[in-house]
Amino acid sequence: MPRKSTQTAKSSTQKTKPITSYDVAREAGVSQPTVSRYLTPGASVSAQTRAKILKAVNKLGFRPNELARSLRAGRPTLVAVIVANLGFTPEFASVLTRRLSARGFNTLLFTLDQERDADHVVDQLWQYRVAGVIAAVTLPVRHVDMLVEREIPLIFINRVYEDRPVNSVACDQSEGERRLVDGLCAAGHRKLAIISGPEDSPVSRQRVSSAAERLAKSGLKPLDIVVADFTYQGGREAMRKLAERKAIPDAVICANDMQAIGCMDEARYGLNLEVPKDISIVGFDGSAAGQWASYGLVTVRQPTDLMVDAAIGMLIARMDDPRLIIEKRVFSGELVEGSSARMAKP
Amino acid sequence: MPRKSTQTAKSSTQKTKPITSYDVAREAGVSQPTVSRYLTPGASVSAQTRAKILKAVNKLGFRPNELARSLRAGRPTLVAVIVANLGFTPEFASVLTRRLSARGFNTLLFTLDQERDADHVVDQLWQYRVAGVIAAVTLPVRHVDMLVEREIPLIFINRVYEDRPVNSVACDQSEGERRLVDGLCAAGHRKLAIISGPEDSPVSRQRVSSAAERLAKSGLKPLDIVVADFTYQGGREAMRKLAERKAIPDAVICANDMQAIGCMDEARYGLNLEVPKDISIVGFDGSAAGQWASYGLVTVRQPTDLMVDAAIGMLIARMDDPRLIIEKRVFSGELVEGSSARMAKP
DNA sequence: CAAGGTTTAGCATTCGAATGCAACAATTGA
DNA sequence: TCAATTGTTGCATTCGAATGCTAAACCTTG
Repeated sequence: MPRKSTQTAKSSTQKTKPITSYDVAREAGVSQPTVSRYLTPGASVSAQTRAKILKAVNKLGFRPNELARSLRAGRPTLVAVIVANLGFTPEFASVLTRRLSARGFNTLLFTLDQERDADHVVDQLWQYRVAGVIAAVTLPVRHVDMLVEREIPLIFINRVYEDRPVNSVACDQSEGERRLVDGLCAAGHRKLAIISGPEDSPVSRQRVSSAAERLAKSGLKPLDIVVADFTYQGGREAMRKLAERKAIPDAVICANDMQAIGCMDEARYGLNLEVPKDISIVGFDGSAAGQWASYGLVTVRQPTDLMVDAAIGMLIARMDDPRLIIEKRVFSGELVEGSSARMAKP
Repeated sequence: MPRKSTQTAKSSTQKTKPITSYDVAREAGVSQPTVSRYLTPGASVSAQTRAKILKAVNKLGFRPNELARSLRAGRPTLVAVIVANLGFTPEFASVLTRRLSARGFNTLLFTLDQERDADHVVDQLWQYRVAGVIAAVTLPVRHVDMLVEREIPLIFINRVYEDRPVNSVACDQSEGERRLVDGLCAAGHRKLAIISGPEDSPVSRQRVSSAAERLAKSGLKPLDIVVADFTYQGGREAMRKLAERKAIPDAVICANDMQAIGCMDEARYGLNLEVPKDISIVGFDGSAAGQWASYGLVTVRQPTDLMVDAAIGMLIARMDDPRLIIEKRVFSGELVEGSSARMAKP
């Protein structure tokens, strides 16, 4: 139960009104537009006036109202960042925020649980007249089209809309899966199972179908495909289901690292299997936890920093010229070696 | 290396101008203020007019400009959320965002790496005239005072400023440490070491001093105190340092879960110790990873959801009345049992 | 010292929605 | 039927900063 400890605020009777450029102008004995020019880089203000205004600004603690500024200028400084609740996005959000801040933009963060929330989110960011949108989630095409039509720069991370004129940065999922599958097959695995992400996740679909296709190239078919959440618990449950069916696979390809970690724990502590002796497990993403000594996860690391930089670069380029050529950049992931799977060297 | 694939945007020649309430008014054959009233809940607009406007709104795809709205109304709908880069805050941010959104607020996210960035952040949120601030980081008192003076609602999470009139929600650190220490001592541990967080972290200082005090109550002194980052790597390095010095401790109290996880991995895989037979390890936070089967971390779980709800409740109460009584709420953490430490039942 | 050019600062207006006030219409009651 | 009340709507103005235009003040240069 929460305990309380209270104290009264000092009751200041006068209501603190925000300080405006007019207050500064009065204090400095100049006009409001002069204060405005003082704030505008490159505008002509004499050294004397500048000094007077600077003094007034410091005395009153004036900060220009960004709302009024954006309203007038039509060039807002807010960028909407939309992330999904789960997956590897939390770190993405903080990296993005820092990089955006370095470029003079602030982050309006939206978290999307289910796709139906997208309506609300798009509505909101539209109301804020954001300078651009960086989305690490799938948006319904009608919203994508709407944003495109309004010429709001829109960059997707790890979602590619082939038939829509929107930018995207992505990690090459099929190349990554190819390397994983090839490594596993070359090391002698024959009974490979796949743990898929939710069926409505395009990332998952891409990874799973890439893996299955590559298996087919080696004349193999996945022993089993189990659908699970992109979570630790999802991975555990999926592994348990795999064990209940037919033969236990000799390798499991998970749709992301979180699942793979859950999968390993279930294999070890639920099924008493030795990893990688009895079973090999691989993931996808390159999460920090996967590299912990307890897991040593074999996975594909997405070049997060490069991808974020590229996304922000695109965003700014588009803001400068909304009719720029659309670019869909694909980055190669890096195969991370580890102790969670028997892999053949390429 | 990134590969490129490009396509040209369809070059729409007319510049898409944002749709304003004036456009809607013209389309519907009414005046702009009437459109505004249509948007204001409780304002009187006849059914006929309402229908005409609704039609125009849908036809043009009008969304009111939130910037103009906030500017005029003086009641902004943005809430600044400041989180630290590290620690258990990523999930905090997404929980906060979702809850705020449910209450009609949007999140302006700031990530703070070092304390010197605080200047910039406070400057920014002030410029946006945010409705309030929720901070899960320490801010310099001069900034706290400034925000208080401006009557911007300010809620701290896990930072308590005893001598400042600001709200806070926190988990009772000393109670948590007390339980951990008592459990360890009662189970027969005598050589306890502490891994501290960075020295400038108040949370860490509180946890470490609480633990040390409680040890003193049992007539013990910490065998050693090692300073480390709040990270996995920090925990590993700290454990290695502990092993290099004097006797290896029989229990390690870490300043957070992330450290504890690193500490366990180093003990097991670096030092070949068995956990908890050779060494007990406890953390603090209640992170998801700590509960994974590989770790089974004994820790104190902070009631994140309750804390976030309380914070938002306070925020809204303060926005309604900025001179409300200051509340500093303290929540009890829940002792999480596990397999990482030999603990006596309370 | 005058003609011309260049800073510098002020006036008026703009961005888009909300609101006090006043006017008009519709409804009610006497 | 007329006055009083209620319900709608428009007009004018507001929020705070930026900017085109204009008028001074300053500095060149011949």
